[in-house]
Amino acid sequence: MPLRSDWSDDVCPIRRSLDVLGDPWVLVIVRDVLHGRGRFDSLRENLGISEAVLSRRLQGMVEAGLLVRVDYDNGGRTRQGYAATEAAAELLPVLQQLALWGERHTSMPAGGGHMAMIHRTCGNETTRGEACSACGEVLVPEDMTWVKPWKNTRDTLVPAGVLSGL
Amino acid sequence: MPLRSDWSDDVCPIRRSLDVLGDPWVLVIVRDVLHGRGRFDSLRENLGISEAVLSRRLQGMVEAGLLVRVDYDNGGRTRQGYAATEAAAELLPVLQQLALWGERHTSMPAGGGHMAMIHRTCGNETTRGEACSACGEVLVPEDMTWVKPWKNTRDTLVPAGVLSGL
DNA sequence: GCTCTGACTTTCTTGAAGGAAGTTATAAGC
DNA sequence: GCTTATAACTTCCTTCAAGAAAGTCAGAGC
Repeated sequence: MPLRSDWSDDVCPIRRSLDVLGDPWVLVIVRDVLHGRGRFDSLRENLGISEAVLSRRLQGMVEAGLLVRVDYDNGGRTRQGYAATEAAAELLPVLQQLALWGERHTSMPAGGGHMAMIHRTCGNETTRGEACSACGEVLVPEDMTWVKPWKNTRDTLVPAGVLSGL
Repeated sequence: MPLRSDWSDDVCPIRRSLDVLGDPWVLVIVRDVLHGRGRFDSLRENLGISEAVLSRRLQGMVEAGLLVRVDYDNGGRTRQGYAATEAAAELLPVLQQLALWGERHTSMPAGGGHMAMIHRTCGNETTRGEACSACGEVLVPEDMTWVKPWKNTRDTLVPAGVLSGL
């Protein structure tokens, strides 16, 4: 009698996906890691997640094949962080559709704003998550820039395996 | 200090979406309701969910604008069930992409099989979740049939507002 | 030797998940 | 008229994860 059911052996592929992804933290961690933000402290700070929960999630996501541990250099010291796998990079359409759905069907708080997803290959904003609404090309992280007006940032996504620091 | 964080007022649209959808039950309930399977008992039986949890989720999903209560006739008796809203119908791309991701990145158990998503408008199977890979049209529930070999069924999805019985 | 940083781990309390049993309301059967 | 059946919940109980805060550990720099 577990707190959450185990769907890893379900015949339905949606349930098997949700066995891994059906936790609110997992997808926002994937999002941050696809921004190159794969350091423990930077995840903790950006997500506002408890350290114990972050630690458990990261371990689970490595086991699930969403993340890999990578070394990086921090002022002469080798430290370890996390980078996306191909499996995580292929969640980009899901993340982008969640963003589109959220803008359509949830109410934006004060201080928010429209998050534009720019397909750098063609230079246009896309209104779809899987293939660019302007040029039709399938969207991959390394071709995307997300413009977040509430932070005044233009964030370029990174491909699988990359940890950009910060 | 709640068990789960409240992201309903977050500036990030992905987090606002996950505030509603970041629970493993919500998306499988949406899936079943988009199959017309919106009766309490039929959801309970098909999902293997505890009745208490199902009841809480359904209430929350009505409040969140994903479901509406609808009457239906059951042998001369009027009963109440649940049907999808437009907001829930627009989660179809997310569900289909989760299915595609699950088939690529999780291991199918014995007795499983490939779930084909057929776009009835053009008659072809689509390998994308948002727009048909064969004809390019944007996919909506009422044009889709899902072929589930492990159940020997071809399930036709229904548009928002419909409860087909069963 | 002490401090700082980054990545965790431990401890504690609260509350949701899941299982099971009980409740309500109507209709059909005897 | 009373019992049974069905559908949709609600209540009760135990277990276990979430979240908050504090502690641990290891190497670098002063």
